[in-house]
Amino acid sequence: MEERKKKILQAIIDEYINTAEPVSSGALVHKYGLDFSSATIRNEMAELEKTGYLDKPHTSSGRIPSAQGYRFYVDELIKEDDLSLEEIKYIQSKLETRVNAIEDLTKIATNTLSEITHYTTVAIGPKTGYQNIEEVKFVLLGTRMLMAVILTDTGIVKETIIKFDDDITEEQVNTLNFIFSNKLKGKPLEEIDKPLEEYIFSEMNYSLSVIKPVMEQLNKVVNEESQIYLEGANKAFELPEFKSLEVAKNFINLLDTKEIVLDLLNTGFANDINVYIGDEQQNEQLKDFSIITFKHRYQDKDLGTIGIIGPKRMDYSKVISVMKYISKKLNE
Amino acid sequence: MEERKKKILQAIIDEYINTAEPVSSGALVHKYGLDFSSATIRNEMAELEKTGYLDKPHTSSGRIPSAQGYRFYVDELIKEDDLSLEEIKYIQSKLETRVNAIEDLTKIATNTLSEITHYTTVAIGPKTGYQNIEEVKFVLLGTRMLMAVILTDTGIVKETIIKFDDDITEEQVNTLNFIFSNKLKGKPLEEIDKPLEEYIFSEMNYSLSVIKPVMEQLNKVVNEESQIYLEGANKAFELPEFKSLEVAKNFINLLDTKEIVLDLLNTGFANDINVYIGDEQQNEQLKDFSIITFKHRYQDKDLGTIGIIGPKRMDYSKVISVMKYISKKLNE
DNA sequence: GTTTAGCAATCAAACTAAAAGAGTGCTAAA
DNA sequence: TTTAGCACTCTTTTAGTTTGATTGCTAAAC
Repeated sequence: MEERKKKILQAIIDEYINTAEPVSSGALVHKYGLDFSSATIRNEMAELEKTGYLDKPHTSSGRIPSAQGYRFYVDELIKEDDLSLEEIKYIQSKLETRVNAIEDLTKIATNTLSEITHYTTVAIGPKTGYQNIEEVKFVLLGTRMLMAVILTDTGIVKETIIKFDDDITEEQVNTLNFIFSNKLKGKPLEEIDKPLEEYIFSEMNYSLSVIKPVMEQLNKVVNEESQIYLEGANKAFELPEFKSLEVAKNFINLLDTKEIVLDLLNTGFANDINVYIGDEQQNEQLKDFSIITFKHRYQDKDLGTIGIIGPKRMDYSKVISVMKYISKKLNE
Repeated sequence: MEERKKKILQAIIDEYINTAEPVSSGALVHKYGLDFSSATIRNEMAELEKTGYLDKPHTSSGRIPSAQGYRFYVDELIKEDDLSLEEIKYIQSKLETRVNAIEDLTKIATNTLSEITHYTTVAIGPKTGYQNIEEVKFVLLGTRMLMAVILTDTGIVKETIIKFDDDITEEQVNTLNFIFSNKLKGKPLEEIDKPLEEYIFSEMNYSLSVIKPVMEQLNKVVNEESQIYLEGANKAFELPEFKSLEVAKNFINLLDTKEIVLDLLNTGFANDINVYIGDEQQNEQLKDFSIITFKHRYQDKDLGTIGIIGPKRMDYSKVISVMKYISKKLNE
């Protein structure tokens, strides 16, 4: 694309992100000091529309970016936004909070991101199955209840309660601790499965009435979908696009249908910031929204994904800058 | 109030709950087979308005119930709604799911209530501090991390992670288990406080560098606000009152501002179903909504509160009937 | 004394028409 | 290749009208 077209496209998208109104050729001349007449810009705009980067709500209106336009903008035109001193200070103070559980850090990061960007933020923890087991412990609670505690190499602690029909002895708890420690230390969580159950039963010759409920419950933990953190759902309602009842409804439905959100957060590559633009997605429910996600990592270990959901007319450069900064800080 | 006025008031509220449209004198004659002319009903309506039970959006429109009208309806006029066989079967099948943790049951009940009534449902667990401690156990995870597990008499398990700057020995863990078991078994959780810390330190002469982080973390658990369960936020958007952007925004804000919801769920008497009608509440944010709550109990022990948030024009009799049924089933 | 038929008055909602205004596309000149 | 100029398009705004539902009141009927 010629330099001039790029300039015009960028100006249009910047302006549209700011005002939420279709952008006219005249406005570009006034506000962006482009050194061509509005007629020239009009010609370029017509071409940008023909090649798919712009749309027109109706014949005699200004232009708005198409999904393809946003994509080009995000991939090629965007310039980093410098965070203000206040923003940096705010983020630092929030992230410095001492936490004992990783999950609390995710929560804080999610909240901070929402506060700074004024968009709705969602997050999930790391995939359970891929984490490695550092330690497994069984604790007797009362006489017929066992708590299993699993510590993973990412520092996440999973626990679950197991109930039995008969009393459990200290003896049995010790055996369980012994078996599982030996068998599982260092292995990924997903290895807690059927074969393991059979192995334990055949090799160890250990009572099925004890091992069965244990395996059942542990399996549940391994396969359970991660908790979703949601922050600032109300923030979206300040945006002009949410004046449309249709859009507002779709948004709430989206947040309520956890599968879609989960799916999106689970996609995406490791270290990068991923931008999903509405119509690009196959999913009809996403067509009005854009989603930007990043993986929250520490020492190369996946600690979950944090994302922002907003209108396609999102302040991409601001959001991406803030995400980069938070991501960097989290890694430290 | 005279019998005839009651009949008319009830018919108006029933009709308004059904249609969401102001109710005219004529409609009452047609649909409710009242044996008076529309003129007579008009006279009665005028009086009901003067005494505060009805409102009029504008001079030449039909009537809508006022908060006072709804209150009278709920307290005096409402008739129980029989659940359909399908509904009963659905509720039973949902509540029969085997769960290991009480929290899961609350979750299921919340979901069921929302599915059956088509309203948005919220719930919280029981107040932590009032529960009695049945058992406290400390488990060593790695070398500098301890997990504290507290089992309460309501069957709820609280756990927290405690990190230390130095290594912890098995020896120390045993001492902790001994001290806390002896000191706390049978006591309410809120007794984990400053005096206890001092007692342990002075009497037991136990290292402060160990006891301090433990107490700090346990304290956090005792005082942490209960998790909020939310189901069917999107359901509200199907209702005609949510055509108004203002109302929709207030609703989302309400759900996002957890304090208000928490406050409401925490009020209310033990065994009963509590109905809060919009304007009756001091809180400006609640003026468009009604909230119906009940305490979820098992063998006289408080297991949390479940509530429904919807428009003032809620199907009170349906909601109350379903709640009564679910409440009864939960208690079993 | 209570009820009701009848009717003028009220007001939102729907419809119509006209005008204003913003912006484009195209043509022809620079 | 750029741009001034202008006709054309289409939304938005405004005003005015009509329609229709519903009430409140009066006076007659029960």
